Amino acid sequence: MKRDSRLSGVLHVLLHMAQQPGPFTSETLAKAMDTNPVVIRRIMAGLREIGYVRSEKGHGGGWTIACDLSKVTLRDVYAALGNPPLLAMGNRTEAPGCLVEQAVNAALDQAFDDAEALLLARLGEVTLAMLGEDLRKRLGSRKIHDISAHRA
Amino acid sequence: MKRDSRLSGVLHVLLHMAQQPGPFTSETLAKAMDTNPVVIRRIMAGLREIGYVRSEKGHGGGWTIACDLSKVTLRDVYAALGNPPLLAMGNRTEAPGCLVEQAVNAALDQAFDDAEALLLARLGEVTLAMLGEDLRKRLGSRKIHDISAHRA
DNA sequence: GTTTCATGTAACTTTATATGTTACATGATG
DNA sequence: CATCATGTAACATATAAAGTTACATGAAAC
Repeated sequence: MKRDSRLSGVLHVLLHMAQQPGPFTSETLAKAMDTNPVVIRRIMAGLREIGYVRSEKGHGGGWTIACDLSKVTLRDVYAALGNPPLLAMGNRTEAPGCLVEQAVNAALDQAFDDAEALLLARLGEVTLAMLGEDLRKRLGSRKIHDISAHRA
Repeated sequence: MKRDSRLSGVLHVLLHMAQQPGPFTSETLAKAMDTNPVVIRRIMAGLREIGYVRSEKGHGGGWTIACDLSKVTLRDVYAALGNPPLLAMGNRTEAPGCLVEQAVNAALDQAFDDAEALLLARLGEVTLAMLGEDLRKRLGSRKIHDISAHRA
């Protein structure tokens, strides 16, 4: 399976947007992310439906943040993406008749469920505002990061 | 990404083998797992290299368990598979020049690393012998499970 | 009102990876 | 030496993310 980087991608976009006033076109964001505008629209669609961002057509259109960054956690963003699978591993058969496989599944599920729960909990502890704060520290004395000066 | 079920599969095989004296041919095991003999050989190769199982060619050949089941954990088995990726999600870019992406990676990595560590720890707590014990409970009064009577 | 800009979305291609299959070489047993 | 079983390469299939193309829809500028 290819590694899913949509959460990473959409957070990157949001954090960029939070650094300067919008709106931002998909094309601008795509260039900053070194990808395609359609990919941007795709990963942003879920966030728009929930109302974390807004999109406008036509001249002066583009994407705008429409939520309180201190209230939205990484877990919320993950949920907006449609809760894609977290683990790369799973059981061969989900409801096996074989008792041997049931025993294996039981052991693995316990470990898998624990890990998933911890991951979601950790994501739930971090808000977008906290990400922004961390970014500001990294920027240090530098000027506000201009999206047009982006280097991957 | 397709979900990786090799750990699940190889544990199923090992637990079956632990129920009756061997050796077992790849074909027998493949039938029990409803898959192909080559797949069995593939997932067993790593275990053979570490010495958890042995394989013999020719008449009367096949696979045999060659380790102390109470000493080998699920984590050991996982390692024998070559430590395949545990998480289905990852960072877009691993060493980005963009500070925004660095901030995102830092936050995600913390969550990802914690979850991976917990998963590995949990797998490390369970030995193959413990799996066998759990299976015995599930079998209850029933006779020893005969691999030839296997149903997926 | 027509041109331009920007999103929305379907359809297709590409890429990565697990899994399934075929074919054949290697080596052990009877 | 015929048969059985593993070892492995090569190829095929399945699934899902990511990238791309094409075009419809709607808003703003002129």
